Amino acid sequence: MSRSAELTPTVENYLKHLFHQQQQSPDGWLPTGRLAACVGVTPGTATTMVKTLAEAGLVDYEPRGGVRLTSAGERHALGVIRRHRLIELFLVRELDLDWSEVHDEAERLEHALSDKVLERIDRLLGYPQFDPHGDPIPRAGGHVPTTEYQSLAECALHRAFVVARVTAQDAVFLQMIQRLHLVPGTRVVVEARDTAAQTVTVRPRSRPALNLGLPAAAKILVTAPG
Amino acid sequence: MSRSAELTPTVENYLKHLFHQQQQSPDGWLPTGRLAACVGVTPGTATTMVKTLAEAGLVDYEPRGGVRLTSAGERHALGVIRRHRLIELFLVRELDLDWSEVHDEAERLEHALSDKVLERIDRLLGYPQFDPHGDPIPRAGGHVPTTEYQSLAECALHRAFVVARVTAQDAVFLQMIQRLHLVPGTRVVVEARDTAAQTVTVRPRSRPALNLGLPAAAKILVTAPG
DNA sequence: GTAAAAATTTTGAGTATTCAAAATTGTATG
DNA sequence: CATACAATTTTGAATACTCAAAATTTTTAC
Ligand SMILES: [Mn+2]
Ligand SMILES: [Mn+2]
Ligand SMILES: [Mn+2]
Ligand SMILES: [Mn+2]
Repeated sequence: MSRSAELTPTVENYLKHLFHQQQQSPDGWLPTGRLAACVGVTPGTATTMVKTLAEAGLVDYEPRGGVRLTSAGERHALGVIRRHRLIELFLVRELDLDWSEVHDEAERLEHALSDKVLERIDRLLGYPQFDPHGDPIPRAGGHVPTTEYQSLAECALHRAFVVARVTAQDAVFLQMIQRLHLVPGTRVVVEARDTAAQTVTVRPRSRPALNLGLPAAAKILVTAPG
Repeated sequence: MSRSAELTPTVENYLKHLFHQQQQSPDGWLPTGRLAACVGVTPGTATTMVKTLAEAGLVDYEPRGGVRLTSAGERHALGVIRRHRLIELFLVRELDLDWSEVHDEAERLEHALSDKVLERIDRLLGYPQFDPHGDPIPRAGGHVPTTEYQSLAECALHRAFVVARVTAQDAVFLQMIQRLHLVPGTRVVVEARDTAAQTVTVRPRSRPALNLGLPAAAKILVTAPG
């Protein structure tokens, strides 16, 4: 996880998005069009960049087939994600920013921190495993702690769970989660699920029950309490 | 000191160097060649950039005459310097980095912090007036606290002073200052000054006297104690 | 007061990144 | 299978930044 190569912020962002998207598609190959969409550039731009990344040995590229991170690319991607998530936690814990607003800050800072500063932040925070959204923080060596989750869209009814992770970065959505008292750490019970109406009725510990749409519920991941 | 305009890091660096250099030359006009030298680009590059800055209303430019910051340019420059110095102090005080190494970190981070994060850091540090090197931190409004200094190259002999500021960013020089116990805050007496040999004999409070060359002594600024 | 030296600007070109629009390829449909 | 459609790639051009080297202007020195 050294930062010897010195990739540009642009390249780091491509790698990071590539990594996140690969987690989805199970064969690992990502169409360039999808990469373009999530990086926010036109398809042609992504194709060009992918060829550059392939030259640098960061991705494998099959024209008209898709892209996939090489192990070098994955290593760099994990480094960026590690910086991003440590920064987010730092901003929330030490500078008292709201968890809904740290993502965009981290998006810029993740390209500007040295390994040394990151190590100090890691130490200051006590070598944390999860960021404010419950996302796992990759270790310096590249290892990512994995946890088994279920989402509120699929977990058992009438059983106690704890919100462990909210897979969203949109500030408005996160603020809603906060308003609804569904932030990570909260104990919840799903009281009902209406597949036809696509709604879930959730009751946060010692709070009135509330209704969520299925897509929103799917973004709230829970684990068994304890 | 809003960051509405969103200047590029490159432009911010030019403005900052311009500001620092202008402090020297009293007429305020800086030759493009000098700007080039301290930004670290070729003369032609500086000329090109200066024309761009002039278009943006950040500098006045007289071909073959020199450059000078406009008030808009100065406002931006002070913003960058403020960020730089607050970051340096933050890195030393909160993350425990050595004062000799924070300059280069700050050089990158100064372009990545939002106003909001900066405000939090400012608050956390208790709205400090000086950075770890004794350099004044411009206020958000643009005001820069000024102090009268003398340097060890010119101050009175056999009189007690306090080191207030070390005008250098070079890590090796700063480490030497530290080894010699001449960091800001130290009480010192100049015991002798030999203009022919260009040396100054300084005695830090309760330490043996030591010899400095005149150029080094000139970088160590002192004030009356109290 | 001209010739050499120094500083500055201009020119031509390269890298990194991007877009719009045209060309290509692969796929699905009838 | 031929055609239509979608995805992808290519092409041509733009912006931001940079350098090397040529051209120009100013300064200095004799
Ligand atoms: Mn994030
Ligand atoms: Mn980013
Ligand atoms: Mn500094
Ligand atoms: Mn800088």
